[in-house]
Amino acid sequence: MRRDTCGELRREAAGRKVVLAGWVHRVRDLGGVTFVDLRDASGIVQLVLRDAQSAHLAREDVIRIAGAVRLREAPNPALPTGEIEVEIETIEVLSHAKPLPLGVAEEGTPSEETRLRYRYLDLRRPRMQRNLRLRHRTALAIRQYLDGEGFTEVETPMLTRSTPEGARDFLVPSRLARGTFYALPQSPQLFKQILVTSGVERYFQIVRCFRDEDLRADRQPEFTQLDLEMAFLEEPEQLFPLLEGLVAHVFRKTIGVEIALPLPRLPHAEAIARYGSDKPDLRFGMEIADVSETFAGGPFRVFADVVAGGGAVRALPVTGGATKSRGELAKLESVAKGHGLPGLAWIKTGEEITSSLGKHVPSETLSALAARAGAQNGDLVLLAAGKPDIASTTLGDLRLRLADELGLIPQDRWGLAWIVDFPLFKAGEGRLESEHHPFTSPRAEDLSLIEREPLKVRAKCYDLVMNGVELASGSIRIHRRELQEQIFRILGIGPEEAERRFGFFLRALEYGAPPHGGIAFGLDRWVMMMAAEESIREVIAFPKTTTGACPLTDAPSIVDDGQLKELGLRLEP
RNA sequence: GGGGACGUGGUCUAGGCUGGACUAGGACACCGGAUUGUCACUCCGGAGACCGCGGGUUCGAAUCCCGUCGUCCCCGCCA
Repeated sequence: MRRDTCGELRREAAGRKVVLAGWVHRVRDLGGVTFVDLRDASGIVQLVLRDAQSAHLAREDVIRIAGAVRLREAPNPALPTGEIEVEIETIEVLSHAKPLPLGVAEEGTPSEETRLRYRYLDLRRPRMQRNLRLRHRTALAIRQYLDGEGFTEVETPMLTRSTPEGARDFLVPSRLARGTFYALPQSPQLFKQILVTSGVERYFQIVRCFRDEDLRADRQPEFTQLDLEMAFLEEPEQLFPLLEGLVAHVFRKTIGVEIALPLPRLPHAEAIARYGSDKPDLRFGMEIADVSETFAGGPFRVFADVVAGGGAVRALPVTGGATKSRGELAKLESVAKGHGLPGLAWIKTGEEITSSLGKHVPSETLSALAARAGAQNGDLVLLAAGKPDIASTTLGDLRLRLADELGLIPQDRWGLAWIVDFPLFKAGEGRLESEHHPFTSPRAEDLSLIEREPLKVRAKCYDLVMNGVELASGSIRIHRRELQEQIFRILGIGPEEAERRFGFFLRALEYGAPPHGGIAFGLDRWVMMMAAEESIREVIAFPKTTTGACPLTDAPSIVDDGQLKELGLRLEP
C-alpha cells in the first residue's frame, strides 16, 4: 500500500484517493463531524471524519487512513495544505498514545529534564524537527562541497591513546590488557596529521569528540567537529579561500544566506585593541580607542601615572549610553573591578558634557576625548586605565554587555572574520603553554625569537569567529621532528616524556611528512546559530544535562560487579 | 571547586517579600456530556497537588531558616 505524505497535498490533488499515516496532532470534535489534524514528517493535513466512523482518537495516536482529497469549504491560509482536506473512508489505529507528559502541539516549553526524559515526544515538535533537518542539511552541504574539492572522509579511532594535554580524558578500561586504558578522543588531531602524512592529501571527517569538563549552554561532553586537514600548505592564506567557499556554500544551501567574500582578516593584537576580545562580535561598532596620549603627563595624575608606568588608557564609546544613571555606572565599575582594574571613569556627552573626571580635566579636553573615541551626542564614553590588555579586555566585556542591554546588536548579520597572528605561547603557571596546541607552526620570520622571547613569537594559526563566537580554529602544523621537539622542550616536555606520549607521532614525521595544516569547526555551534537557538542542546538529538546525565536512559549508571571484575576494577567506597 | 536562579496536579504557572479565610487559584492536557464546518473549535460538568525531599523555627509553614537532591545560567575549567 503506497503511502502519500500529509504536508505536500495541494489543490491539484483534489479528487485523488490517498493513503496517509501519521500522528494525531489535534482533534476537533463538532459532533456530527470531527476534524483531525494529521501530522507526518512532511507536515500537517486536515482529515474529516463523519459521525458514523467516530473512532475515538487521542493526541499522538498513530493512525492510517484511506480517503479522498477534496477542496475545502473554508480554506485555512495558515497551512500549506490549507486549501484541501481528506475525507476519511477507512481508518485504522496503528498505535495508541497515553496522555502526554509534554504537549507536542503546544507552544509552551516544559522543563529541560522533562523534555530530555521524553525526548521522543520533544523531538516530534516542529521546531525540533526543523533543527534536526537543518543539521542534516548542514552535514550534507559540507560533504558535497568538500567532495567536490577532492577531500576524502576518513574515520579515526574512538578508542585511542590518552594524551593528557588540555582537557580531561574520558577513559575506557581495557579487558584484554588489564590495568590499561583507552581514551576517547578530544579531537582527531594527531590522526589527521598522520593521515596527510599517509598520502591522504585532503582529509576531512564529521566526527564526535569527547572532553570531560564542566558543561555550558554551548558545551557538551560529546560534541561534533568538522575536522579537516590538507597537505602542502605552508601559509594560512593558502587555506582560507577554500574554507570561505565552504562557509558560503553551507550558508547558501541550508538557510539561503549569501556571505560576502573574502572574509575580513583581523590580527589578534588588533582584535584585542579594537574590540577587547580575541573573538570579537563584529555585528556592531563601538570600537575601543587608545587615548593614552591625552593623559600622558596630563591633568589627571592617576591616569598619567598609569601611562608613565607602561600602561594604557582606553576608551569605549557606548551608543546612546548618556542616559545611564549613577547606579548603573557603579555597576559597570564593579564589572571593571572584577577584571582587576581599580576603577572606571566616564564621560557623558550631550548639550553639556559631564564626567567623573570633571574636577580634574577641563571640559575641552573631555570633548576632545569623546570625539577621539568616536562618541556622538548622547553617547557615553567609558575610560579604563591599566595594563594595556586588561584595559582592553575589560572594555571588551563591557562593550558586549552594554550593546546587548541597549539592543544594539543586529540579529540579521553574521559578523564573520578570520583572527590571525595569534601568539604561539601564553604564560601559564610558571611555564609556557601553547595558545592553540603544541603542533602549531611558528611563523618563519619569528623563529629567531623562539628561545629568547618566546612570548613574542607569532603562530601560523587562525580562528574563524562569527557573532562573537569561535566557530572554527586551526593552524599550519609543524612537519619536522626537530622543530616539534624544540617546541615540546619549551613547553616543558622533555625528550623522554615526548617519546613516551608522542613517540608514535614524532616517528611519523621522520618518514617524509609534507607541510600541512587544517582546521576544526564546532558543528553544534554552527548549526545552533543558523537555527537561531541559544543552546547546542537544541540541535543535538540526545544531549546531556549540565551534570552530564541523560534523563532518557539514566546514563551514567552503576554496573554489575561482574563487569567490574572482568576489567579488574574495584570501586573505592 | 565557587556563585546565582528555579523546583506547586500530567504540563505551564499564580500565591512566597509581609506565615493565619490557601479548604492551594488559573490555563492547557485528561474524563463525562452537548455540538454538522472547525482549524489553539466552542459550551456545560468532573477528577487530579499531602507545594522536590529531610530537618528546624512557630500556637500555626507552600510561604521563614538549615541541609539535601534535581534542572538551568555564570566563573574556574574546556591544549
